[in-house]
Amino acid sequence: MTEAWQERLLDWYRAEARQLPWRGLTDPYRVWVSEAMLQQTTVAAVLPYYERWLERFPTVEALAEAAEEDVMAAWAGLGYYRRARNLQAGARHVVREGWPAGAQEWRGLPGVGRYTAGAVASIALGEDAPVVDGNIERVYARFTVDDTAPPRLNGRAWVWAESALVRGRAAEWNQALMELGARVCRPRSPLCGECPLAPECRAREVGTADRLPTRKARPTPRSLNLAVWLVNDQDTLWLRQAGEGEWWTGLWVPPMGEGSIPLGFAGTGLESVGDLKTVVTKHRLTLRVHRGQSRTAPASFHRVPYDQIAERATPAFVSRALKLAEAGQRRIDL
DNA sequence: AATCCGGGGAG
DNA sequence: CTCCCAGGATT
Repeated sequence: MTEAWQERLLDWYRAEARQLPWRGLTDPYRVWVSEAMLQQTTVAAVLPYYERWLERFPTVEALAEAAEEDVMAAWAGLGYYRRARNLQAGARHVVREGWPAGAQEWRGLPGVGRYTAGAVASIALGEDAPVVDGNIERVYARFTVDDTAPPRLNGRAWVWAESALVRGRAAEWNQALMELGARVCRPRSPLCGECPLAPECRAREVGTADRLPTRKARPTPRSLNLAVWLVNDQDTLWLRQAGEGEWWTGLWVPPMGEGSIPLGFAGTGLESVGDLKTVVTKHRLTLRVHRGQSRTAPASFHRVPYDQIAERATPAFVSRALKLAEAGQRRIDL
């Protein structure tokens, strides 16, 4: 049976939910794409990508038949690029075998774990499947004052989500909990005064909401220095596809490394134009950006016209490096 | 349960 | 700088 606080949250969600492009959809493909993009990624970051993706790959068949290069280009800038490859591999699986019938079958697709399977099954299939994401884990920790540290907290949150699930309205319920975590039960400065669950929330009662969930001491990321060379030939830039086991596997990257510029460039004017910082999982990278010209390059490199770089699958740092090089150029011209 | 996966953006 | 994001896979 549905309790009063559950009805209150559902009412709050109906009144306060953000209008997002994937809200209200029941097409499995569209729900799946949204969940894949949203993994470890903020809603704001996904917004510019979601509809563009659906225009380019409107159906699961279109995605299955697309060239991997186009798929990666459409994902470029979102990070965790394995998600895009998994999504296409999953699309090919669906075209071959048909749609998974429920959460359990969804788990069989690459890149689909307990969360994503529950999300797609509840939202697209109407199945009574719970979900736990970072938002719901936080709501749970505060609602029940559970100071268990992650990752154990996650398992306890799943038990709670299963028991709290409003049967028959799982799609709405799951999204309501996530929306509450994102908008009201925020990581910092939770808005307990606006929370529909405040009367029942134990952290609110005790006054420890902003200290939950317990944060786990994070190992300090390892710092690493890399050099990047933006080497052009006329109106083209030398790029290569990063190989297996390298950073940004499969994406187009400029020559880079810890030492000097790779052999094979007959470079001139290789000047430093400044530093960039980026983070790759547990590494903090400082990229020293250089620019120069060369008519030749190792065989793995291709000339990419400047006006086509934006259409290639490149890591986010490439456009930032190009901007830096332009600024450096302007300074030199002075 | 712990660790890695090899990103990125907001504040 | 720190935090953490609608996580998944591997060991």
